[in-house]
Amino acid sequence: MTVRRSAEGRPDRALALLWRNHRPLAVKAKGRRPSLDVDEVVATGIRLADSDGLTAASMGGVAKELGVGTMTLYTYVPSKDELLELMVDQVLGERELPGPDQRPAGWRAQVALYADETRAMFRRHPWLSQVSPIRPPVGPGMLAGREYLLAVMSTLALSPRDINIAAVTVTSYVDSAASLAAESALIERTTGQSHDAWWTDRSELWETYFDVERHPAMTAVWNAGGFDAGPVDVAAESYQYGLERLLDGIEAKAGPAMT
Amino acid sequence: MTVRRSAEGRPDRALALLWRNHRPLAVKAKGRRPSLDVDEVVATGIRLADSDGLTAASMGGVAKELGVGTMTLYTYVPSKDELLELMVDQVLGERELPGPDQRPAGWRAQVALYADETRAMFRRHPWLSQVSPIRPPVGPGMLAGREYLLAVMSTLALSPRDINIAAVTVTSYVDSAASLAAESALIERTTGQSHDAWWTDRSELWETYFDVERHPAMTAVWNAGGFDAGPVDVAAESYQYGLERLLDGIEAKAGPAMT
DNA sequence: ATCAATTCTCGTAGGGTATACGAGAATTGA
DNA sequence: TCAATTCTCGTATACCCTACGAGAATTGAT
Repeated sequence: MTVRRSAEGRPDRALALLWRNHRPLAVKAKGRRPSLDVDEVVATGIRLADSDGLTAASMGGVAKELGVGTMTLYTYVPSKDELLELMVDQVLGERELPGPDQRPAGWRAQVALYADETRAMFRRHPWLSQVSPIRPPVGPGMLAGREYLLAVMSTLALSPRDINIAAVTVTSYVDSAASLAAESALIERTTGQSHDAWWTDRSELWETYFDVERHPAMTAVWNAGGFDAGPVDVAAESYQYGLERLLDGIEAKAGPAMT
Repeated sequence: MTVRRSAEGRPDRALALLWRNHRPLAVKAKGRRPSLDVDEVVATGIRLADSDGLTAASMGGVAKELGVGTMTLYTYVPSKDELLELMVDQVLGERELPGPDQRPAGWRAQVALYADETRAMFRRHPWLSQVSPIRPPVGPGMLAGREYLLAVMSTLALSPRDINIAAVTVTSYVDSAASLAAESALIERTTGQSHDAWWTDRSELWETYFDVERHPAMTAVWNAGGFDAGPVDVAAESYQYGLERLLDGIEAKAGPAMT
């Protein structure tokens, strides 16, 4: 399931935090000196979530890790939700998506690069799979991803609106698949149980409950060996297969790339 | 974000609960009479989650609704996680996926039926979008969905393994998209803020932070009207577009349907 | 040197979650 | 009548976020 981020009251404050490195901010001279800064808080949250799961990145957990009182964090971030947004945009920005001059040749290779970077990001930060992708942080990291994919789809012979539609479609597909893969790995890690072991634990299903007559198609595929282990696991193969089919379909509809 | 269901200790007990209506169970005569049954508990959890969100379906919330003490529920379900699994399989089974003799003609129409039923299910039960689809409940509702899609893909000229791969691919695509759409609607409902209003709240992004030079593709699409409101919203259009392209790709690779 | 203004620090308190434990109540068959 | 069985549920523990407000640190002005 996904963590819900509630509506933050002050979008301008949220934007200022997300874009905090955009312009060098004026130095403030008055008052007690801060012992931390926002980057430190965000980095600590990410580190804890990476190693011990999203629940470890609680306000209390981050504060303890930094050696300060819990409430001290509220000087730097307005709320837990906001901290999570900052963590997400930070890791979104870690993807190395090259500018116009350094991209690989061919739009499919460019899509593949986006997919690889995104999947690597989810692998490094599996807790991302527990954060809702709806209303994402509107920060530099998110915008860089959209810029890249819009640029890629712009090389196809599509109308401006269809460029946007295609970009959203590919992003959704890749991000969803990467999220599911990361979540799967995360569950294997936290439960210490592989997917195969999980299924084996449920073998009683077939012996006791499964009704062959109610499930003729499944039975036929089973008898024909369709569920046997393949060279790679089904999820990975399904992801590749689906992405290739999706790009085939887009290309067929659009005509060849322009560059 | 997604709710994590932890590893349940006793898969056999979990299976027995999921398949509780498979065979009429033997009557037990001894001991105090139960005041509830599992179906009542599950139905109450679903009703509360539908109307007040997944957090309302807490053990305390369900117990209060049923007029019993919180701990009484543990007589009927072993844990909160298990209750959630039962709720999920229950609503998965609500989809009306017709048997071999009552299916529409043509595999694409059959896929569309699955997609429509699944989207309607998510619309009725938006909290489903907050439950992880990894390691789903292995119950009658989940199996009925897989049976249906395997039957559909079996009509294409695919190898047994590719039937499975294609079925998994289509399921993942449709379920993910339906989940995102439901989550989006849920957020609009709980925050009372439309997506347009959410973006308007962040218009400062464009005025203050957005750098045209760093985002040439986005700027070009913007100037060409690619982000202007269309007849339907982008998410819905992207979903339809992507599904059609995916089915195009599958069909092109497989050859025509056999029936 | 003093003091007001400003800013950061963080303890306490309150309201939420799941569930282990164990005592007590209800029911049946012997 | 009583032992065995099963259901009921209050209490206690251990987490979570954050509103509030008192106190500490630092600066610039006087």
